[in-house]
Amino acid sequence: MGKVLTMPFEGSIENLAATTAPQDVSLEDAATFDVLRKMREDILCCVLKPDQKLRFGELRQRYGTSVGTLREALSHLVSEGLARTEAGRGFQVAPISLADFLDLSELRVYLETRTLADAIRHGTDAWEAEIVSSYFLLNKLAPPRQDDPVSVKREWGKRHKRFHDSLVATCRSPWSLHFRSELFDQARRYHWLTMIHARSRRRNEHLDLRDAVLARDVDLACGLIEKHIRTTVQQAASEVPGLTLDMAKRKKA
Amino acid sequence: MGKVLTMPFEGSIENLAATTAPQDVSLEDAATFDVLRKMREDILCCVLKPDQKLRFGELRQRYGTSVGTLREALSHLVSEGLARTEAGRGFQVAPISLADFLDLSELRVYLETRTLADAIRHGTDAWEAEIVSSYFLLNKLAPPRQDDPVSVKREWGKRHKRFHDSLVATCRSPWSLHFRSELFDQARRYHWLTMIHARSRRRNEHLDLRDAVLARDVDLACGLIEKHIRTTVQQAASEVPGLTLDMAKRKKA
DNA sequence: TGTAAACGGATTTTCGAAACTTTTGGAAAT
DNA sequence: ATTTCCAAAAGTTTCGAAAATCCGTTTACA
Repeated sequence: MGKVLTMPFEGSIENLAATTAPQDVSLEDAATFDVLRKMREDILCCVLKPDQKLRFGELRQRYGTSVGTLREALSHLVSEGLARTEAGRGFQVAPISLADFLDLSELRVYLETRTLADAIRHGTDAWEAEIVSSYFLLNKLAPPRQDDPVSVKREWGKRHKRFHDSLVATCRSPWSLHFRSELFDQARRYHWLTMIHARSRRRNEHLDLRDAVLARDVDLACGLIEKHIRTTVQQAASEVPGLTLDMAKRKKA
Repeated sequence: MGKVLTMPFEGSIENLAATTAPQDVSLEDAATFDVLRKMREDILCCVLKPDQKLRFGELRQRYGTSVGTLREALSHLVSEGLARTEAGRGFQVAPISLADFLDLSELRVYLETRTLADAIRHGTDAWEAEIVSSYFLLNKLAPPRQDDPVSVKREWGKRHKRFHDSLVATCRSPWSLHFRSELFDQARRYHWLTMIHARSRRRNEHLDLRDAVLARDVDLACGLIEKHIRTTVQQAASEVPGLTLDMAKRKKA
């Protein structure tokens, strides 16, 4: 199979910046997207719990908006995989399961390493600066524990995402970045549960990761992030009570 | 970066069937999804052309539906990457570019081979039967040429997708399948353009693919599909007039 | 002549009421 | 006691009108 496009993105044109891959809707400022963003955050943080029914009446009150706008936002969440719907019987929060977490984590390993490798190869000074800065902000906040207020947890989540985003920011494949981001969000739901139930405490993997990336050590950095992802899955599997049971529950239905 | 991911999904749990990954919205039967399906098809077939402005007035007439419903469908298309929007100034069909096609094709190679390999390893009799059947239907129709009526082109597109879907149907990773499907659709837009302008004619790659898959020859089948994808990109790059120029046009804006 | 403010038509965005569907609960029949 | 049916209630889906916004053009002013 002729090795036409062997190196990832090698055949691509220089300016890949503004291109076709799906829009990151979060950047919009209209009211619809406000609601969407809030709802997404609430699902990710399990304020809206897995399998929970999403009734228009309640949501309308909660987010102070109309049915139409809500519907649009919900529809969006469905295509992101954070909600489900069946015609005629409304929406609910997407379920979680260990099988799902394993599946998405496997893909994540590929996408995170792929994007990270490319980002490191094309990193700029500004990229390095943002990594330093976002790590600093992340490190300033201790990882939240079960009894921390929600606002603290939210803030930590935001900084955590910003740090990981900054690492891959200079990757030149918009599609890889897009899917990476979607899966990263998905993983946040499980990550959240893990933190809440966490018995064991993990050492600061982010620092190692930061240094490997800044040293432009592709292999080391990719290895670290791979381990980072896999460890989280294993921790969740062993420490989150609901996760393994879910499967049995689902079989009955 | 270490070849950790050698056996895909090896860590996963047996029953991955009904799980969490995003819903294939096309299966719904409500009116909203009808519109969505139709619009998606029209974008994929370039009836609605890249960069074209999507005004509510026209669309309402074309699809015979209300503003609200349209909005929901459009919103969906944005998150699939088939349309774009900027708050306050409506929607337009997503642009196309060679860079985008290259990018998405690279990811496709990975996702198609990953899903195909797993599907072959877990293929059943029913899976084989569906492959035989969908290939038969695809083969019955000659690949459309520029002057064929749209309905013929549509039908061929449908059978083409069904064939490729059937190949990977028994893959046990819902997330991989989901992203594969999204990228497959994206590629259809470019594929379409290629067929319209095609000077050269390609031999029947689908037959080889079918036989390799039915023979359960993972390496051969993956090699074939990889070549299938890469060849299409190269053909598009050399034979579709608009594609390379697009970049220049975009730079001015 | 060039720049800025103001206007008007076109378009998008938001909203809640009306139509429709599913679910619930209770009464009648098996 | 269980099933079947019906009607009321709860919830969802669709719609088009009203409000907000944008864009091109004209008008006012330096």
